[in-house]
Amino acid sequence: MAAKMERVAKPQMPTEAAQAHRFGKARTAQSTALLEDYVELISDLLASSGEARPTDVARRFGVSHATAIKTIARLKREGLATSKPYRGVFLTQEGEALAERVRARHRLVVDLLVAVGVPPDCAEADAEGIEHHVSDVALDAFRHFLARR
Amino acid sequence: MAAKMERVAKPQMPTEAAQAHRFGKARTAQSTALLEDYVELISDLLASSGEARPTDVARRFGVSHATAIKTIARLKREGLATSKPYRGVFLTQEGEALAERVRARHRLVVDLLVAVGVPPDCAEADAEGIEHHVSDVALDAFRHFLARR
DNA sequence: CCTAATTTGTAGCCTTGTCTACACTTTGCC
DNA sequence: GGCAAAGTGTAGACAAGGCTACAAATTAGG
Ligand SMILES: [Mn+2]
Ligand SMILES: [Mn+2]
Ligand SMILES: [Mn+2]
Ligand SMILES: [Mn+2]
Repeated sequence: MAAKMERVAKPQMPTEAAQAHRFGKARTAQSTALLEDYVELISDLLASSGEARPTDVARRFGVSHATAIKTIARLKREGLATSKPYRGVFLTQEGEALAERVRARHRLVVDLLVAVGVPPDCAEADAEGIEHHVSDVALDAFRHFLARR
Repeated sequence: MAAKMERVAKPQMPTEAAQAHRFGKARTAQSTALLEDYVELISDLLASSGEARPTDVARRFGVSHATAIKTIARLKREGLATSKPYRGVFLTQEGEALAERVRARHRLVVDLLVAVGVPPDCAEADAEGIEHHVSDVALDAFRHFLARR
C-alpha cells in the first residue's frame, strides 16, 4: 500500500552516489583522526620536553597506557613513529611532517572559529574534532577569510 | 641524558586534564556520529518517499546492507527507531526529534561554511563530518554570525 | 646497592563497524 | 499462479579502539 505514484513533496535529496561518497569520506577521516591527534601530541611533547613517553601520551589523551601503547604500535606499523622498548617514542620524517600539517590545520580551524565569534575555549575544544574533517579547499577559504576580514 | 632542568622553549601546552577532556569529548562525538547520520538519513527517506528500507539506507550510506541492518539494530536498541521484519524502518518520537536537531545543525554548518567562502559542494561534503563536533555554544555563535554579517 | 615506586609491555576481553556468504521472504512479471 | 529477481536477515570473520589485570624492566631513594 501507500505511495501509488510517488509524487508527494520530495525535498531535494542528493543523489545516492554523491551522498554515499560524502559519508565515505567522513568515515575515512574518522579512521585517520586518531593517528593525526597522536602524532601532533607526540610532536608537542618532544618539542616541549624532549621526550614522549607512552604514559605521558596516555595521560594527555585520557586513555589507559595499554591503549596508548597499542596506538603507538599502529603509528609504527604505518611508518609514522619509531620506538625501542623503554625508550620513548619518536616520529619519523613522515610523522613529523604530518604533525606539522596537523598542527597548522588545528590552529587555522581555531582561528576561524574564534573569528566567527566562538568563545576561545569552546573553539579549542570543538576544533579537536572538527579539524579532521576540514578539506584543503575549505582551509584555503578559511585563510582567505581571515586575511581579508 | 637531556633535559637536566626542563627550562627550554616549552610553547604553551594545555594542562593534562584539559587536553584529556577535549580528546575525550571528540571520541564521544565520534561514537554518536553514526547514529546521528542514520536517523537523519532515515528521516529524509521517510519524508521524501514514505519509507526507509534497509537497502536504501545502505546504498545511500555506501555500506553493505548487512552493515546497515546491524546499525539499524543499534538504533532500535537505543530507542531511536522501530522496525518489523521485511517492513522498513521508522523513527520513534525520540529518533525523529534527534533527526530534526541533526538536520538543523547540518544546515547551519553548511551555511556557515559557505558564508566564510567555502564552495557549496565542498561545504556540503565537509559538513557531513564537521557537524558532529560542533557544540551548541558554537552553533549559537554561527547563528549570530550569519544573522549580522 | 637494594628495594620500592614507576613505567612499560603483554594478554585477554568487549564493543563497534565493516565485510562476505548463505538462507529466507517478498515482490514483480509473464 | 509460479518463478526469478530483489530485498532482508543471520552468521562468521576482522580490524580498531577501548578496558583491566598481571608481569617485567627501569628509575629513584635511602
Ligand atoms: Mn583532533
Ligand atoms: Mn588537534
Ligand atoms: Mn554527518
Ligand atoms: Mn548530516
